[in-house]
Amino acid sequence: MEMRQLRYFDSIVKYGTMREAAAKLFISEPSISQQISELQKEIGLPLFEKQGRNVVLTSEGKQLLPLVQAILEAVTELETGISEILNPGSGLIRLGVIPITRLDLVPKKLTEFVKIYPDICVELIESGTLEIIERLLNDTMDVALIAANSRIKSLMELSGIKYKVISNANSVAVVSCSHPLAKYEKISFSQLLDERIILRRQGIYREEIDNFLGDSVKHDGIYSTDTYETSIKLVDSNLGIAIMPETFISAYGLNEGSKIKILFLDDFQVSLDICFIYKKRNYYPLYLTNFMRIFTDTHD
Amino acid sequence: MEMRQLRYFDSIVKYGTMREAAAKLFISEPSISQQISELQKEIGLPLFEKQGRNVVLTSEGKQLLPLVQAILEAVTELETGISEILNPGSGLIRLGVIPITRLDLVPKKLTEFVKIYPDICVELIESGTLEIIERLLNDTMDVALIAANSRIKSLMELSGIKYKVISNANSVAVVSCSHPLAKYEKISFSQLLDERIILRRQGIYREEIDNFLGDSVKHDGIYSTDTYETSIKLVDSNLGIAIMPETFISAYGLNEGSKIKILFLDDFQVSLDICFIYKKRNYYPLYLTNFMRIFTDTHD
DNA sequence: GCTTATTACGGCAATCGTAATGATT
DNA sequence: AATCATTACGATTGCCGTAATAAGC
Repeated sequence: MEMRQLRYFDSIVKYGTMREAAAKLFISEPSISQQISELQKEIGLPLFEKQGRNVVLTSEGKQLLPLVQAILEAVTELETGISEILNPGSGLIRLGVIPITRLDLVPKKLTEFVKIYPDICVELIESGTLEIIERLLNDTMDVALIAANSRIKSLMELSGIKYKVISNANSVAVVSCSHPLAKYEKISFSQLLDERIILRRQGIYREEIDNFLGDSVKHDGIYSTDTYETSIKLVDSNLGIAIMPETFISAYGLNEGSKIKILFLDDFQVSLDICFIYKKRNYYPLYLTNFMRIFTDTHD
Repeated sequence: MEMRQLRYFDSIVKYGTMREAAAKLFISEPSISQQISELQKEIGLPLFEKQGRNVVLTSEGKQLLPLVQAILEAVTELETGISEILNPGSGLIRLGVIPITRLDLVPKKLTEFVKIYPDICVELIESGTLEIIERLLNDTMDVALIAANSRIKSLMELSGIKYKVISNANSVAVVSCSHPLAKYEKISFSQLLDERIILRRQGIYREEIDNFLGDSVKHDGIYSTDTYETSIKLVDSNLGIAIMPETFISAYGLNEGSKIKILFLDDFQVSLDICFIYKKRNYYPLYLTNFMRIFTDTHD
């Protein structure tokens, strides 16, 4: 099975007759005819049948056509990729990230990327989820890492933004070691009800937590902070129990000597996904698709 | 650029050295070397460079490798497709549909499918959205058409069901011609508040409507029916104003002589998508992928 | 000296084109 | 008679393998 044969196959379908296909391909009619016979013999299936003096697709041909076209499209993409390397463009990637969450992933992935593309410039933009989506839409940002709930996912679908989930923003509770709950490894929802809860003031993560807590926790039982760092400082002073993404903790790597304790949540979870997102469009430069590939490759 | 060259390229990367790749491919070392030089000359880029006595990928090679692999994978799929036609399996497609909504689409698409696959049996299963998802998961159903809100979409994402939006379940209001509102072409939300509203009793569509209406319409102002047909009968008797998917109306083709009037909704919409869904898996038979292709092809 | 890649060269297979034949309208 | 596909056949291309050469460890 040769590329040539697939191209001939596709062209015959495209132009209707072997004659015309041959003309468009600048080859003789017997060549195309012979190649198709060859192909049919090799795969053991008829692709065309005679209808009058023309040829038309058989049922088998109809079934296989899209698979052949998929190959030819992949070839076109390779050719595009080659010409991109030969004629390099600006070479700037504007990467949006929400503050902190999973920021630990970025340096690792960027290191990997820079090895292949030492000349591509990556601009890191920290911003809120909605602002990031806005910037993707008006083309002042190329790709981003955000945390998304289902509302954000619907919003993205409606506005033509594609997302790939790369991990979950599981939550943990954080308390001071001198807090009564510090003796546990896990805690359940009911144990939270009488505690003072410390949360980050805004963002999708807070929104989800609020949805979950609902009216069960009275509003004056909540401390709001602007950053997770501040939340941890409050915990350190034993002012309450903080709920935050596990990834924040692992990114900050609280060590053994720390005065705070991490508690896993037994019976509730914030359903937020860490997503790699980008605007849906017809064409992406090769360095961008490879950038995406590296970031959405979660095999490590 | 020949298939052979791409295969050689891929194999060298896979096996590390030209020697081993040549051995695995049952060809001589000079052949593979020559083909790679040929390929590099053609595309004008170095793919490998010497490192000691071995060859390693250049930066360009690293960039292009995934594109080449995409081609080879597409070829594998074609080969799989061919062998499927040669060794046909059971050939049964179990298609789930939710009652009524967009059922008008099914016969049209099935007709198209049967032309290519006269021997494949299609079993139509009418069921509720959640039951359909359940059946997809336990493999008693292959594909389905449902209406999904964002909650259902999240559910599907979590449970490994893929969905493709093929249209929107826009809602319209339906009133008797003798109803006071029948003089309008469009109505707004505020005009609904004092009306008796007729809705289907259950399902995702009802769920969405309930979410939207919230507490603004008092509960005793709602009539529930089991089918949209019944809703229309109630409207016919001027018992209230029904809200239902536009697709139901167009499927049933209410003609000119009808005593009911369709009103478009000016300032609110149910955000439900008609989705073609299937379980994520490694392998789909060719007739199934073509079935999906036909159903998700919205160019008509 | 052993391993790995590249060059040189002859044999063989495969593609292409021209010309002739076949089939349909 | 005109259009479109297929068969026949010779010329050319180009792939492959063996053998020889070059380069690392």
